[in-house]
Amino acid sequence: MSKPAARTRLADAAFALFDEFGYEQTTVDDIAERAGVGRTTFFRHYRSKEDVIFPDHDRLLVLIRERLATSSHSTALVAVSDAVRLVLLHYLDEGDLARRRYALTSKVAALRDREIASVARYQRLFREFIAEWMGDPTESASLRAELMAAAVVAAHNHVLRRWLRGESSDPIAEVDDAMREVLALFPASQSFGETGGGGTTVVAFRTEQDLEVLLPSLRRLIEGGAEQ
Amino acid sequence: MSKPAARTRLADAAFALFDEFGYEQTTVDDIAERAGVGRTTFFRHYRSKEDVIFPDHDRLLVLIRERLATSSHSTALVAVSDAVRLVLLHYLDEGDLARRRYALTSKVAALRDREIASVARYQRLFREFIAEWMGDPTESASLRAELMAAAVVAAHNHVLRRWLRGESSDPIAEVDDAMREVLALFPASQSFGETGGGGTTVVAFRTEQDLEVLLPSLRRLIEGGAEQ
DNA sequence: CGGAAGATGGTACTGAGTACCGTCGAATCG
DNA sequence: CGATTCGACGGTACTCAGTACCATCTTCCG
Repeated sequence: MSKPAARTRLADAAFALFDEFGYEQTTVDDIAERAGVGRTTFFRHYRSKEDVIFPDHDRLLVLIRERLATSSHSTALVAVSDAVRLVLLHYLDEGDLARRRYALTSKVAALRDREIASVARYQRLFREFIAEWMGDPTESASLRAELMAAAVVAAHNHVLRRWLRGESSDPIAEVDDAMREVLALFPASQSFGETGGGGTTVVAFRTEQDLEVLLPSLRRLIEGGAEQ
Repeated sequence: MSKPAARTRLADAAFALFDEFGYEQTTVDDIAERAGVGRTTFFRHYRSKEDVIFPDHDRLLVLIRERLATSSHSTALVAVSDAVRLVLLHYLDEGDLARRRYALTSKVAALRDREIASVARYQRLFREFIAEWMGDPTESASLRAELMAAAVVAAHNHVLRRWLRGESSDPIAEVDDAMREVLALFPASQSFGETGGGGTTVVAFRTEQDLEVLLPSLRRLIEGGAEQ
């Protein structure tokens, strides 16, 4: 048991030192020394100093790509909403580790940037998936794909950050709510590659808003339902 | 005229070398040498090698903050949509320089990450502005603020990238369209901090969608208009 | 036993970024 | 006009992340 995988010891040492002295004050040499290995070994296990903290973004990215590839959902947005859950679940699995990472990324700008860059890769994946799924090369469809991907990621981040801050006791339920909210943002027709021959519906409601203000969104709803 | 501001010469030298040899192959020494200054002078003008390429994100951020602070728009979302135009206009002003930067960020992951991190700062600013503007500390309002900020930024990025790729001849018109699209996404009532005592309105329309699919967004509209 | 593969540790190097110091020139003041 | 001061500059030396290379040691298998 003296060698429970050098990789693990390195991660433990890193987090301990980061907590105690801060990220920038800790050198890779320090980490390797505390882990009882050479400096070379550190870089053999982690590509960079930042990598100790974000070890499996790459793996997650692949996981999501597979999930999307094999997904059979009615709309692209639903498929993506489902896939993003993987990310949240991964963080939840990490438990306390994720929170320690959050404490670090909150303090160190370089780490925050790194995290943001990772999330952007998810978002890009989603955008491409949605765009491809819609199979509509028009500029307007491309914009919608971009908006959808951004919304899904934003909703996920919102829930995740709440949980990381200890403000949420049931993040799973919250992410479901949030995803419903996102789904509601985009009239379903926009998520369909082709409109299924659905039944017509008439809806009426009251609002205190001026008609003027509501008009654009209503037009969207109607146009989205009738055409495209 | 031998010294047209060392800063400018450094930027010119940097871009020239990046174009010719690539970003990673070019060292700060190379840049300083071609600019005819010492290495120290480089770091006096630019905090880092990356900074030569992104010189005024900080300035832009301040500009936007001021614009938001003095903005007098009917809704937070409109104010933010307006502010984000500043960013687009800034890029347009840069003209060819912005395109050269885009060519670099497309090739070099580190630069792309840096750009993304900058954009995330805008987004954060927007999110905080919207949240504060709404003055509603509930979780649901916070999520909406997050979604709105993400949508505005996504729309901006979409138009900007199109222009950078030379796919757009009139990015101003496009960004206006895109922002209208974003506005339409969010029922206006959600953008109001308090409901002005407007007149009630009844609206009816037809759609091919199932009632089921539309229900969440309709409920949002109604609840948003009547309460909140 | 012998050899091959893999993990490890050490050394040396490149390059970014920082700290410090001495110098030069221009503006300013007596 | 001369002295001073202030700011920009250049150079040196340092830290540290990341890379390359090599020597060693273990383990496993024939």
